[in-house]
Amino acid sequence: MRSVFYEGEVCAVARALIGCVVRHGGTAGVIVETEAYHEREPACHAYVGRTPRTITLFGPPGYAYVYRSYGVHALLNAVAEPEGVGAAVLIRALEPLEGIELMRARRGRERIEELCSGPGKLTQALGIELAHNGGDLSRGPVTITAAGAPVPEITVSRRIGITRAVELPWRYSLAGSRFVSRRGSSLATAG
DNA sequence: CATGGGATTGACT
DNA sequence: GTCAATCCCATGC
Repeated sequence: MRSVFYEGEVCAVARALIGCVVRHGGTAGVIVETEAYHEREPACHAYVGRTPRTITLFGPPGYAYVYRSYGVHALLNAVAEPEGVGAAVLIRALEPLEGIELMRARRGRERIEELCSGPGKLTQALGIELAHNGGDLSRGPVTITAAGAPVPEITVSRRIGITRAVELPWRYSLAGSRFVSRRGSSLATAG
């Protein structure tokens, strides 16, 4: 995918990523849930400005921002908006597509709905780690490629698990998918 | 250098 | 519904 795709407004990128395919280490899945984060709102790591942690967010779009959450999980984001603007799309859930047995082994779970239905789950299933921070998503090892399917119906809701800017409706999910994470508040259908 | 807080998950009540 | 695990890093002294 050409990085120009990621240069647009981060919410548009978050919406457009639904249906795209994430690949790594013999596994792949279709994105069914994303969230947008932007430097102008306090839930975004880039809100504090450029630090060693956030420098990737201010870099060119189309690169991976991977960080450790709660000391336990690695979370995958796609950097968006032009270089110099801190913004990214959190990849929150996938529908497993390839390498499902490998995902089961990595996750220690059998049910296909439990393999990638959360931001920490999908990185474990795909073997994505902090070392992938800063990687080019068009070249790998972690890649995101465009969807072949028509534009999907998307549900919009508020972001999950944050304590600031909780009112922003910046969470996008594939309508009706059974592979989205289930920890959020009720979904409000839109666009 | 010490401290505090998570863009979560899974086990348990 | 409640809660601990666990570590990176931003902040403050």
